[in-house]
Amino acid sequence: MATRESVPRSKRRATSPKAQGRRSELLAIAAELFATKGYTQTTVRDIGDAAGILSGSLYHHFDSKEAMLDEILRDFMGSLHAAFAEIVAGGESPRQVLEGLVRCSFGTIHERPHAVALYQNESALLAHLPDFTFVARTSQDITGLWLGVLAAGQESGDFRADLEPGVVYRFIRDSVWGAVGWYKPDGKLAHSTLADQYLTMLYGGLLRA
Amino acid sequence: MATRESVPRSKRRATSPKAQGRRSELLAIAAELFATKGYTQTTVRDIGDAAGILSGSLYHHFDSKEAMLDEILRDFMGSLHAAFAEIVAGGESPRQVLEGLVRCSFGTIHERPHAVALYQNESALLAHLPDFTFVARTSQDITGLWLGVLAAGQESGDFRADLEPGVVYRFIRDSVWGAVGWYKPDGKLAHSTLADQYLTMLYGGLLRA
Amino acid sequence: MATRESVPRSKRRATSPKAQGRRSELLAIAAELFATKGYTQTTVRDIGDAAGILSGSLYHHFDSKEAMLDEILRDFMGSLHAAFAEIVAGGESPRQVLEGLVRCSFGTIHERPHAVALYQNESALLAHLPDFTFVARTSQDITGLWLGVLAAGQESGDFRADLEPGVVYRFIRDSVWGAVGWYKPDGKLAHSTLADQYLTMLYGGLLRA
Amino acid sequence: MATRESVPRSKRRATSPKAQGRRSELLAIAAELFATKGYTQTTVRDIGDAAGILSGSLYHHFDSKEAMLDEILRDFMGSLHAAFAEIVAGGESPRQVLEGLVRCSFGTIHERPHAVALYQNESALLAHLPDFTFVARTSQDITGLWLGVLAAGQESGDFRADLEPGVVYRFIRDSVWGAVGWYKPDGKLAHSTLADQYLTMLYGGLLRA
DNA sequence: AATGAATGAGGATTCATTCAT
DNA sequence: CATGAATGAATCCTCATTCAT
Repeated sequence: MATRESVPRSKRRATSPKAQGRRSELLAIAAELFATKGYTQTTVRDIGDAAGILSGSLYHHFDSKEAMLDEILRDFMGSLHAAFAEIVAGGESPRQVLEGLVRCSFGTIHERPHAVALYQNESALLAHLPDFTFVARTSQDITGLWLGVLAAGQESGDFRADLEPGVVYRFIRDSVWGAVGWYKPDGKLAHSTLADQYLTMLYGGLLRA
Repeated sequence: MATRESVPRSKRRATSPKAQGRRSELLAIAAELFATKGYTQTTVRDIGDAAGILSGSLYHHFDSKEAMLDEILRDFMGSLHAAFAEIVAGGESPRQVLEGLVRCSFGTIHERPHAVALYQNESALLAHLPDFTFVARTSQDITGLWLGVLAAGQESGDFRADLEPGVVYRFIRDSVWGAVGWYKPDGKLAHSTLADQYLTMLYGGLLRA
Repeated sequence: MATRESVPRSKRRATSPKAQGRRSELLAIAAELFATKGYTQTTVRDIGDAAGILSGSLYHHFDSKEAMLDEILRDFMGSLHAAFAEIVAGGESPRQVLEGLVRCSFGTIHERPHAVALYQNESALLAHLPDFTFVARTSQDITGLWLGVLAAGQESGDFRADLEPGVVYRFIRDSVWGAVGWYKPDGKLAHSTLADQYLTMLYGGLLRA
Repeated sequence: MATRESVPRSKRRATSPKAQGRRSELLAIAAELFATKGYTQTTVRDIGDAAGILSGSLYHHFDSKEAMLDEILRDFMGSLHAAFAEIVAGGESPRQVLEGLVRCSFGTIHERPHAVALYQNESALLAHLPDFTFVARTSQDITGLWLGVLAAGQESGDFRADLEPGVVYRFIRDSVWGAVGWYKPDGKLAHSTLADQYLTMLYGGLLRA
C-alpha cells in the first residue's frame, strides 16, 4: 500500500551539490510548460528554449522527457500524500480534519499550480503509460485518507449519513482540484478566502437556512 | 461548356443523404479515442483502424484530424448550450432551474461522455489552437446562463447571499463535470441517482442539520 | 526517324461520335491547368473540379493523368511538325521559308498557348518520363527542318556564313517560343505584329544601319 | 535564472562559423536536383540521399523544402541584380553596356546553371507560391535596367528606333536565358564564344550585309 | 457517364534521442 | 556542461487510381 517505492538507481543521476539546483530549475520550467501546453504538446525543444539551452543538453540532466514528468509527479504525489497524512494524523475532529484537507488542497493549488494541473489534466495519458502506475496508487492512498475522515464524520454524527462517502469524496475532490483551472495565484481572490467559501458551501449548502 | 468555377474545398462536404451516417460513425469513433487516449495521442491511424479503413481514407470525409475535433466539439457545445438555454427559458423558480441544469449535466455525461471528457481534458490544447475560440465563447455563454440563475436565486432569497455567484458556479461546474472522469454509464449508480446526491449536497450541505 | 508511331490500341478508347467532343473538352481543360500550374502541381481533382465532375470520373475517358498529357503533347507535336514540314516543302526561298516558320510559330503560340507552354516548361519532367521520348524525337525532326533551311540560306548567300546553324537555330527557337511566357492572346499586340518585329530583329539586327 | 524568451523559429539559424559551409553544400545539391528533376519532382529524400544524410536531418539546417528554394532563388536573384546594376552604372555607351549585360548573362549561365534553370523553368510554380513574390519583383527591377539601356541606345541613335524596347528586351532575354537549356558548361563551345555569336546576331542580324 | 467510398503508396515534416567534439 | 549534426521512427496528409453502384 505504500507509495514511496525507491527509484531505480540507473535513473537518478549523481546528485552533485549544485547540480540539484539546476535540475530543479529545469523541472520547474518543464512543469510549467507541461501544465500550460500539455505534456505531449510540449517538445523537449520548448523546454530547452525556455531554459536557454539546446534540447539535446537536457539529456545531460535527465534520461528522457518522460523521466522529467516522472520526477515532477513523483515529488508532487509524495508531498501531497505526506501533507494529507499528517493532517489526518493530527487527531482532530472529522470536521476539523476535513477542513484541514480542503485548506491544504487550496494551499497546494496556490503553491504548486503546475503540478496540480498536470495531475488533473493528463489522466488520459497517465493511464496509458506503464511507468506511471504510482500516480494511481498514491491517488488511491489519498482517497483512503479522505474516505476515512468522511466515514469517521458520519459515525460521529458530524456529517449527514444519507450520502455515500465515495460520492461525497469525488464531489469534494473534483470541485476543489478543479479550481486549478481558473484560480489566479496573484489575483485578488486569496486562496484562503476561496477555501472559506468552498467550506461554507460544502458544509452548509447553497440554500438559505 | 462545363462549369468551371472551383468550389472552395472546405465547403465541398455536401451533406449527401447517406453520407451523414458514415460521418457520424467516424466522428463517434474519433470522439471515443480522443477522450480515451487524448487528442494528440490519438493518431489518424488509430481512428482508421478502429473504423476498419485506412487512415488516408478518413480524408475523404474530413479535411483533417483537427476538423474532426472541431465538428465533435462544435456539435457538442451547440447542443449543450441549447439544452441549457431551454431549461433557463422554462420560467421556473431559480431553485428548480438550477436543479434542471444539474440534472441535464448528468444526463449529458451519461449520454455523451466522450464529448464531455474532451471538453474537460483538452483545455490546454484548445487554448492553443486558434480555430477553437468558439469553445471558449460558448463556454462563456453557458457561464452567463448559470450566473443568471444564481443571481436570480440570491435575489429571490432562495440561495444564500454571502457567496460570490462566480465562485459558486465554478464550484458546481467543476464538481458536476468532474464526474465524467469516474462515472460509469453502465454501472449500478444511475446518473439520476447521482444527480440526486449531488443536489442534496449542493443544496443542503454536508453537515447534519 | 518518323514521328507518328501509332498508339497502342489498349490505350485509346472507342471513339463514339460525341464522346470525342467530351474528350477534347477535358483535354483542353487539362492543358490549361497543366500549363498554368504545372503538370505535377495539377491534381486530377483540379481537372475534375474544372470540368464539373469528380476526379474518378475522368478515368472513364482516360487511362491516367499521364495519358492525358500524352494525348495533348502527341497531338501538338504532330500538328506542329506537320505544319513546319508543309512550309518547308513549299519550295520558296530560304528567307521566305524561315519567315514562314517564324510566323507559323507565333500563330501557334496564339492559338495553342497551353500546349506550347507545356512543351516549353515541362522539359525536366519529360526527360524523366520513359513514355515521352516521342517528344524529344519529334523535337529533333523539327530541329532538322530548321537546320535545313538555315543551311540552305547560308549556301544561297541569303544568310551570313560566320554563324553556326545550330546556334542560330537555338537562338531563334528560344526567343520565339519564349514569347509564350508573356504574349497575351487578347492583348493589343497582335501575334502577326509581334512576328514582324521579331523578323525585323532577326534579319536586320538591333543596330542602326 | 535562465533566459526564457523563446527565439522565433525562423530566425534561429544563427550563421555559425562552419555551419555556413554545410548549408551551402546542401543548397548546391538541392539546386542541382531542383533544376534537373523539377522542384516538385524532387523529394527531400532525394536531397538527403544525394547529401548522404537522412531526409529528416535536412530540417536541422532548413525550415522546409520551400525554404531551400527560397534561399537559392533569393541569393541568385540578388547577385544577378547586383551584377547587372554594376554594369549599368559603369557609364559606358549603351552598346557597350548591352554587350556587358549579355556577356554577364552567359557568364551566369556558365557558373550557376542550376539557379538559372530554376528561374527559367519554375515560373508556373513560383507564380502560385505566395512567398515568392520577391522573384517577380526583382525580375521587374532587372527588366527596368535593360529597358533603360535600350531606351538610351535608341535615344543616342545606336539602336534602331522602329522597335519597341519591351519587345526587344523580351527577345534578348528569352534567347539568352534559353541557352541554359542546352549549353554544356564543359562542352567545346565556350560561353564567351557563345556570347560572341549571340551579340553578332543581335547587333547585325542574320542577313548578309 | 458519373458517383463516392476506399486504397496504397509516397511525401513533407516533427521530434525524442544519441554522440562526437 | 553544452553544442550541433545526425538518426530513425512516427505523424499528418496527398493523390492517382479502382470499383461497386
